[in-house]
Parts: sequence; C-alpha cells; structure tokens
Amino acid sequence: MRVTGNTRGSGAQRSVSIRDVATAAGVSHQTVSRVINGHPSVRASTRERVEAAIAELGFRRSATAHALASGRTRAVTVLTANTTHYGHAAILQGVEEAARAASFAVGISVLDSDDPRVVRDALDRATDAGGGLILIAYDRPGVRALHLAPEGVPLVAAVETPAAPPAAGSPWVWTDDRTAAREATEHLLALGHRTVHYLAIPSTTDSDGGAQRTAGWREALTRAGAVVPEPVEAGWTPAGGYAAGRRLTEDPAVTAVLCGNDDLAIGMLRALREAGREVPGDVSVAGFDDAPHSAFLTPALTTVRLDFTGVGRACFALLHGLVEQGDPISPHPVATPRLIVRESTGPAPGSR
Amino acid sequence: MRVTGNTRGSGAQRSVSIRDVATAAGVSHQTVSRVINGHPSVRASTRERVEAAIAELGFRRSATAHALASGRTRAVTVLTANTTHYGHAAILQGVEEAARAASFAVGISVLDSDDPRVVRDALDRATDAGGGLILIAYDRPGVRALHLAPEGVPLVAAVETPAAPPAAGSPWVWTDDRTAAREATEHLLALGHRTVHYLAIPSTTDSDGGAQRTAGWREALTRAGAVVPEPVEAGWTPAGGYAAGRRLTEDPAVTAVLCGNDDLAIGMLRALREAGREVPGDVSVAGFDDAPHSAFLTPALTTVRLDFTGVGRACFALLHGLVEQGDPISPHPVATPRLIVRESTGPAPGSR
DNA sequence: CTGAAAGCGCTTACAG
DNA sequence: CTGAAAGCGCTTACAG
Repeated sequence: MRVTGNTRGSGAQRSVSIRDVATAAGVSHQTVSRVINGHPSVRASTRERVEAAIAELGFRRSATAHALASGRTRAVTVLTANTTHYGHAAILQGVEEAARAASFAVGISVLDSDDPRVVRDALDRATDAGGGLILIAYDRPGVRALHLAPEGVPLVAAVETPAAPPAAGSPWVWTDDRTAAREATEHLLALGHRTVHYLAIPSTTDSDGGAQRTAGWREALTRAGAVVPEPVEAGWTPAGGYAAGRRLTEDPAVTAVLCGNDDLAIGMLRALREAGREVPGDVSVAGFDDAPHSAFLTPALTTVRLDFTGVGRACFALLHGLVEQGDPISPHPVATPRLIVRESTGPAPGSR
Repeated sequence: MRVTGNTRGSGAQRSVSIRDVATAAGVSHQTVSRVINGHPSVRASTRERVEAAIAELGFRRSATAHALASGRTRAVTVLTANTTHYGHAAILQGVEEAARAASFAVGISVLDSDDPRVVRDALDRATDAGGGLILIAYDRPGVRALHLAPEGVPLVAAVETPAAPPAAGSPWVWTDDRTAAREATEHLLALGHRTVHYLAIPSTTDSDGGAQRTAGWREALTRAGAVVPEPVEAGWTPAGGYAAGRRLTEDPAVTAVLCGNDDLAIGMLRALREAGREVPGDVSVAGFDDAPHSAFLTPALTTVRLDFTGVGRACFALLHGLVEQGDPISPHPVATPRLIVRESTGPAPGSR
C-alpha cells in the first residue's frame, strides 16, 4: 500500500520524514537520526528542538527504511501449525506480549502440513521479512521446520521436553513434561488404580528416546511395578480423544486414563459418559494444559497446568538477547508444570 | 538482525541481491527486476537466463527493499484484544490462510486494554510496519481502535452485526448475529419455555441500537409475547458465565438460557450442575460459536455455528482488493450462522 | 557535538 | 526489449 505522498487533512498519514523534521528543527537529517536513536552526543538544546519538531509534525520512523538501512529488522515471526489450539495460541500471546514490550513487531505464519515444500516455503517467506524466527515445534510440521531452517537466521524453538540435555547453544525452550507426566501418573496410582492408560498426542520425536510425556508416565508405572499398557495415539482434538476413548471404554480393566491434553480429555470424558461409566466413580481422567474451561467441566478436570505464555515470553527473550546483544544461547526449561487436582480423578473402584 | 554479508557455507543465507543475479545472467539489475515482477516486455531468452541465475543463486527478493522502493508493503497486521478465545483465533487463522495464498505477510498486535493511549500506540506500531490493518472489533479495545484508526491507512474490520445497514464504503465484515439469536431463541420458545434468559457478552455498541445478538433475542421474545428479562452481562470466559450463572440459578423461573458464547455456556452449565438442576431436564442452555469441544461436552451443547474463519478470509479479501486493485469497499455479511441443536436444549419442564 | 557523502536492495520513470 | 539515473527513508562511517 502507498504510504507516501497523500497527506489527508486528517493528519495521521505517514509522510513526514526525517528530513522534514530536520528542516523544521533547523538541523541536518543526520542529527534527527541521532536523536531518535538516543545517541548520546547531541547537545541538549538541539535534542529538544528536534524532539519538539518530531512531536509537532507527528513524525514516526519508517520501520521499513530503518530495517533496510540498518540491516536489523525489529521483528520476529512465529511459525506454528495452528492458532486455535489453546497451547499454541497462548504461546503466541506470550511472544506478542514480550515483543511489544521490546517494540518488536510479530508476524505469524501457519504451517499447513509437514510437506517439506510447504515448510520450506513458509520458512522462506518468514525469512524474507527479515527478523528472527520462533518455531512452535510441538508437532510434525513444527519439527520439520526446525530441521529445515536455514543456518544463519536467528531462531528459537518451543520444543517437547528433550530426552537428553541438549547441546549448549541449542535455542530451545520447553516445559518439563516428563516430571509432570510422572507426577500425574503417580497421583492416579496413589488413588489405588492398578495401572494408568495413556491417550497420547502425536509424538514428534522419532528417534531420540521418544516423547518425554510418555516417558514420564511409563517411568511412574515401572517404578510402581504396574503393567505398562500400550499408549494410544489420539491426535490433538476432542474428536480424536472421543474416537480413541470409545475403544478404551470397551476394556473394563481401564480405570484411569491420562490424556496428552485437555481437549483429548474432553473427548475421553464424552466417550465414557456414552458408555455409561462414571467419572471418577468408575474411571478417572486427567489432562494436560489446564485450558481456561477445564475447571468448569463436569466433572472439573484434573490436569497439569503448563505455562504456555511463559514459554512464549522465554522464546522471545532468548531471541531478543541473541539478536540485540549477541547473547550466547542457553537452552532452558521454563516454569515447572503443576498438577491441579479437581474432580475427574478419584479412588479406584473397589479400592476402599 | 543482520541479514547481509554473512554467507555461511550452508548457503541459505540472504545476501544475493538483484545485482548478483544481473551479473550472473549478464543483464542489468533492472531487467532482473522486470523478470521477478513478471513484466511482459522481456525477451523470452533473457527471461530464461535470469530465471536460471535466480534459481542457481537462490535469490529471494528483499521484502524490505521492495516495500521501501515501491511504497507498497505486502503485509497486513491484525489488531485483536485476544488470541486465545476461539473466535478471535479462528479469524486470525482465516486471515493468515488468505494472506498466505496472496503472498502477504501477516502481523499480529494485541490490544491490552481500551485505554486510548494503549490503542493509539498499537495502531501506530501496526502502521509503522506499512501494510494494511485488520481490526477485530468485537470488544471495547477493538472498537476503540476502529474509532481511533488514522485516515488513509487501508483498513478492514470484523464487527458485531451493525444495527442499520452501514454506509457504502464502510470496510466491515460481520456474521448475521441478529437472525442467529432470533432463531436460537425461537428454538427454545418452540420447546415450550415461557421465556429465555440471556447471558450476554459485553456489548460494544454504545449508541446505535445496541447489540444485535441481544436485539435478535429480544425480537423473538417480543413476537412470541413472552416476558423479556433483563439480559445479564457475563464477560467472555467460563468463569464469567459461571459467576453470572450462579445468580440465575437461584431463580426457579429460569428454564432456558441463551449464552453469548460457548465459554459462557460452559460456565452456565457448571453453575446449573452445582445447583442441582438438570440440563436439559430442568433448564435448557444454548451457546454461540460452536467451538470444537462444544459437541463433546456433557450434555453436548446446542449452539449457533459462526464461520469465523470465513470472516477472517473475507477481511483479507476486502483489504487485498482495496490495496491491490483499489476496489471499492462494500460492507458485507459473511456466511449465515446456523443453529446446531444438540443435547443441552429440550422441552420446558412440565410442558408435556 | 554536527554535517556531507555513500549506501541498504529494490522500483520508477526516462531514454534509446 | 533493455539500460543508466534517481530515489524510497533511513543509517553508517568519515570529517571536522
């Protein structure tokens, strides 16, 4: 869109440049540049005159010209497979919040599939804009983007809990899902359940030790000497949880189900209800996320609260440090997840 | 961030310019510009050479330089009060989808409050980037932004259903909430309920006839000769619906409640449950939105499906037409909402 | 402390 | 059909 040359009477139009300000203040455009960049070596009186002219003319620096001339784009773009899932949306919110505080613009680009061409194209477009990249690598498209991202582009990723401590310099942020899954499972075990079944979100870690949410669950089971059932992958949505849940409800031995996210738990709850099984009387259900509505479900959902907004903020902070001060990257987990016990989990049937 | 001058061995670095391509192809950078812009007057053989050079060097046009030189930024930024509410997130998804298809970048800026300074600041920052604006004006911050937006900046807004047909040239997109609310209310009335109570989301229309969702509800009631209870404003969240719901449940005359969105309905459902009232046996509840989990609640929620993604796509299409072809703006509603009857609504108690 | 010059990577007229 | 020149609105050294 044309942003130059059409100053309407209304005024809010961009068109006043650094040169206009310079003329009005009786200095060179150079000096105006120094003032807007907070350069120290400007006489106080000069600075004041320039600032007055800026205020009067309503000058705003062109982000475009600044980016081109300086080689630094004050922007990040987040690549994500989805904007409507609670976790993804909350991360975006966190990024935006932190970016705004630092006067960075935030772009968004959604990854439609994990087709390499699609992902590469998204990466290219995000890179074209200049600025850094934040990847939400919780799913296949995101992980693919992480693998395909070009060298040299500043980048931070929100990832699943890594199996092993990542190499220093890996620009990763995560929550400690393994511990969280273990605790949730232990909670269920302590309630007298013989074992805990697991409805998994799709795993993204093909090779290196598997998903840590799954690992934490398995660990708790193993420690307790419980049978470890086959985890069932259910996707991300309530519909997925429902479909997988219907199969699980056919097995009377199932008395406790841990779900990879709250949406899955909602589907599971529904499947249980249709099968005539009481929650938590017959079956206990726990989720992951603590989405805003989870506390208001009936039964209110026991779930692991994950600080997605914090993950978003941390991603931005890391990236910002990287591009502004050239900070060394240290991969790090963000705030520990916390188990919120509500109504959907209870004593195993016949355990008392 | 620095995007120039550091071509790592890995290659994916930006640094090859139009001039590099020109040299490689043995033409002027001018001609390269023509080729990448699809200008017709380039000899086929020349074009091929240039295209080969582009492919070989991995050239990508700098969006920044293009924007500065041409005065057109191929980008839109969406201003919204929230990214986690389903409706807002789905609109964003729709915008992104359409923008991607048109090779536009999409930025996002969240409006923290309706404080004019905050809103003006967000508007300024969004404008600095160049490109057009899409406002989600479903709430006070968004409506404030609509009022405060500078003239001359290309802009489209997703708005509540206007009370009167807007002036030609108003860059607005909406769903027909009035009809939708009327139909949902009629559905409840047809079930034998004496009247329908209304849990409202905050209205943004101060002056011009009030919220159309409310108006549609009122209209249905009036036509049926039913008592019109005072609508109760409940915010946007499940917590808000719950709080307002608790008050409503104290009134035994309440047998049907229409909620301004599904989150409110979830809170209402919870309040009813705690009060020991059956749904739909004692009280019927209907929502607005048809969020993905609404079909899986117990009871599954009767609700009005709103095509938020379609709204997002329409917003972009309008804006795109405006900035690219200078299309005249025609304000228009998007796909008609549809009532989805599920389990949470049923015959009035004692009506049969 | 401040200004004149050159340049960021493109596009836009203007010539030919 | 193609090239040389000027310019978009800034910043970055370089002088003084």
